[in-house]
Amino acid sequence: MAVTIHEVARRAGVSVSTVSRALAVPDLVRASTRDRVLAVAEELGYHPNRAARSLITGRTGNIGVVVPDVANPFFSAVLKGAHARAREAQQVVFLADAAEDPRVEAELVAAMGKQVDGIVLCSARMGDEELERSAGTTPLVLVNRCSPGRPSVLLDAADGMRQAVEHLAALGHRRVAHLRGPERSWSAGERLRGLRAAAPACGVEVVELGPFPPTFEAGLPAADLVLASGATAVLAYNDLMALGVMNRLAVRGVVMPAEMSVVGFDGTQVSAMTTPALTTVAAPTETAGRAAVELLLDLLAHPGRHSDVVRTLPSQLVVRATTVPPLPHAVRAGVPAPLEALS
Amino acid sequence: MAVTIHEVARRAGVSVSTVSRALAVPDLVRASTRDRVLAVAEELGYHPNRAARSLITGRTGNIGVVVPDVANPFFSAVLKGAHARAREAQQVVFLADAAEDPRVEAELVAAMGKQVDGIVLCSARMGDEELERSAGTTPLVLVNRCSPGRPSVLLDAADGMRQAVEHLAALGHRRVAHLRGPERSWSAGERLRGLRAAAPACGVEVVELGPFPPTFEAGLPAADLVLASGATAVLAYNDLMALGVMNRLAVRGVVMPAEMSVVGFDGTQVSAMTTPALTTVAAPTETAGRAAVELLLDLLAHPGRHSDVVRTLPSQLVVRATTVPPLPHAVRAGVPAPLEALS
DNA sequence: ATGAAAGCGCTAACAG
DNA sequence: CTGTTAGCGCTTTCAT
Repeated sequence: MAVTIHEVARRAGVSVSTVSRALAVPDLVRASTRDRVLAVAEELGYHPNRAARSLITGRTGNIGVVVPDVANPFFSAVLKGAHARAREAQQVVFLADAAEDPRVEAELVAAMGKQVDGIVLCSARMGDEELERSAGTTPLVLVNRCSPGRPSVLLDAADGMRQAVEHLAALGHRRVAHLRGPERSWSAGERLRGLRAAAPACGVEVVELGPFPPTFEAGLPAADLVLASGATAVLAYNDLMALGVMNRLAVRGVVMPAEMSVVGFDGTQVSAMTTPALTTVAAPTETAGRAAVELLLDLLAHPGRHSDVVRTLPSQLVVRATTVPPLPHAVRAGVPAPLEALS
Repeated sequence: MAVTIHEVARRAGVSVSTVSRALAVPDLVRASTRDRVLAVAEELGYHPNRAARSLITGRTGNIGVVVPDVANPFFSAVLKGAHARAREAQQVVFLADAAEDPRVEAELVAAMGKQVDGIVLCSARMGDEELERSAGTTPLVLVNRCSPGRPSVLLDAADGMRQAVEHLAALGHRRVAHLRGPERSWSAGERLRGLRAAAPACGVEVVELGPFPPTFEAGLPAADLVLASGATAVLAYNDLMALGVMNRLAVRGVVMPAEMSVVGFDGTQVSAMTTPALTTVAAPTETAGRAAVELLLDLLAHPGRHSDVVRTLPSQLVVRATTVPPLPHAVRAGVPAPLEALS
C-alpha cells in the first residue's frame, strides 16, 4: 500500500486537513507547520492518491488526445507537442487512436470523457452534430478542424495550398493534379478551397483526383492516375501520399523534378528525409499540439471564456535546397581519409 | 454531474449493490433483474466512475507506455500496437515521452506508477539498478531491452544483424561500415554482438562507427564517415539513420546500390516508403506493442507468475523488390516529358 | 491557524 | 439472489 495522508499527518503531529492544505494551499498554513509537514511528506515519499482527489474535486489532472492514426508522422508530431506542454502543466496524457474511423472516434471521445479534464481532438472525422454532442460532455479543443463556437488550432491549409500553386505556376506548370485527402477531413476541404481560389489567377489548370486515404499506399496507384492525367505536377494531400507518388513515379522511370514536380503537405520528419525532389508545405505540427493543450488548459481555468478562440498557425512552402559541406578531395577520389578530416 | 449508480438503482427499483454486480459480475444476478438494470443503465447512459472504482479496487484500468520519442516511427508503431491491445482489454493508455533522456525516463515511470496498473517501457535507457527500483514500484514489461527476471518483449536484433551481414557478404561486400546506435540502447548492443559474431564467418571486415543518436540527422554526417572509411556497404542502426545516410550519399552523387549498399533496421513505415535502394531488416513493431500489453495483462492477472517471460520476436531481412502493374501504352505516351526528350 | 467530520461514487464483505 | 453497511484516500465546509 502506498503512503496515505494519515501517516503523514500522524508523523507530523497534525491533522489530515493540515497536511492536505500544506500541499494544496500552502498559504493557509503557518510556515513552520507547513515546512514540517512537507519534510515528512518528502521523507515518506508521499504523493496524494489522484483517484481519491479526483473523486472529490471532479478533476482528474489528465488530458486526452485523440488522433486518427498515431503512426502517421503528422499526428505523432502533434502528440509530441501536446505531451510536452501537458507535462509542463503536470498533466498526464491519455492517448486514443481512432484508426481513421469516425465511429470509433466518437466512441473514444465518449469513453475518455470521464477520465480526463478535457480532450484535444485531432483532425476530427466525425460530423458537426456529433462533435457538438461530444463537446457537450467534455471540454474539447480541435486541431486541424473547425466547428462554429469551438476552440481550435488550425494549420493554414488553404494558404499553404496557395503557396504551393504559385510556386508551381512560377516553375511554368500549367496542368496540375491534386490528390484529395479523406472526404471528412477539414484540411482536405481547405486545401481544395485554397486550390480553387489560387489556380485560376495563376493560369493553372487543375485535375482533381480522389478522395484518397491519407497514406503512402494510396499514393502508389494515385501516381498512375497522375501520369494518365497528363499533369506535369502533383499536389498530394500530405507527405505520406507524396512519398507514395514519388515511389511509384521512380518505378515508372519518371525523373523528378524534371518530368514531374511533387508537392507534399505537413512537412513532417519523413518529408525532410527524402530527396530534394519533394517540395513540401510545412506546418508547425508540434507547435499545434502545444497550442491545443494550452488552449485547453485556458478553457479549464476560465470556463466559457475562450470557447470561440481559433488559433491559426501559418504554413510555409519549403523548397528543399540542401547545402552540405564539400568533401575533402581525397575522399571524393575514393581514397579513405582519416576520420579527423571530416569533423 | 454525471449519472451515478444510485439513480440507476432507484430507477431500476433495486439496491446499488445489485447494480454494481449486474455490471461487474453478471452471473451473480438473476437474469431478469440484470436485464432490467442493464436497460436502465443504458438508457441513462450510466458508466461507473473510474476514480471511485479504482479508489476501492486499487486498480486503475490504465496502462502506461513510456517511449524515448513518440515521433520516432519505430515507437509510434509499438505504441499503436499497444494501444490496440489495451483497448481490447478495456484499458486506457497513458503516454509518456522520455525525450531520449534516462533521467526523465525514470521520473516519468515513477510519476506514472500511481496512476496505472502497469507500465510498458520501451527501449529503456536507464541503468539496470534504476530499472529494478522502478519495477519495485509498478509492474513493468520491457520492450527492446532485457534485464534479469523482468518480463520483456524482444526483437531479435542480433539475428537480424546476422541476416543483414550474410546478405551483404553474398552480394560480394568485403568491407562494411556499422553505424552504432545510442550507447545505452540494448538493441544497439545486440546488433553489435550479432555483427561481431557473424562478420568473421562471412569474411566481412567491419568498420565500427558511432555511437550515434538514432535519428535521421545523425545519418547525414555519418554518411561522410562511411565514405571516408572505404566501406562498400553500411549497416545503419535504424531506418531513420539509414535514410539520413542515403540522403547524404545522394547529395554526394553516390549511386545506390551500385556504389554503396545501405541497410536499415526496424522496417518501419518510412523505410517501406523509400526507393528500392534501401534494404531493411524488418521487425514486427506493432506486434511487439501488442505482445507487451498482453504480457502486462497476464502479469496483472497472475502476479508473480510470468515475471521471467521473455518473448522474442523474429526480425526478417527485406530486400525491396517492388512489382507494379505495367502502364497501358496510352498512359505511357501521356508522360509529359519522356526520357528521350532529355537525352 | 488548525481539527473534526461529512461525504465524493463505488465495491466488497456480511447478512438476510 | 439481493439489500445493508462500511469504508477506499482525499478535500472541504464548519467549528474552534
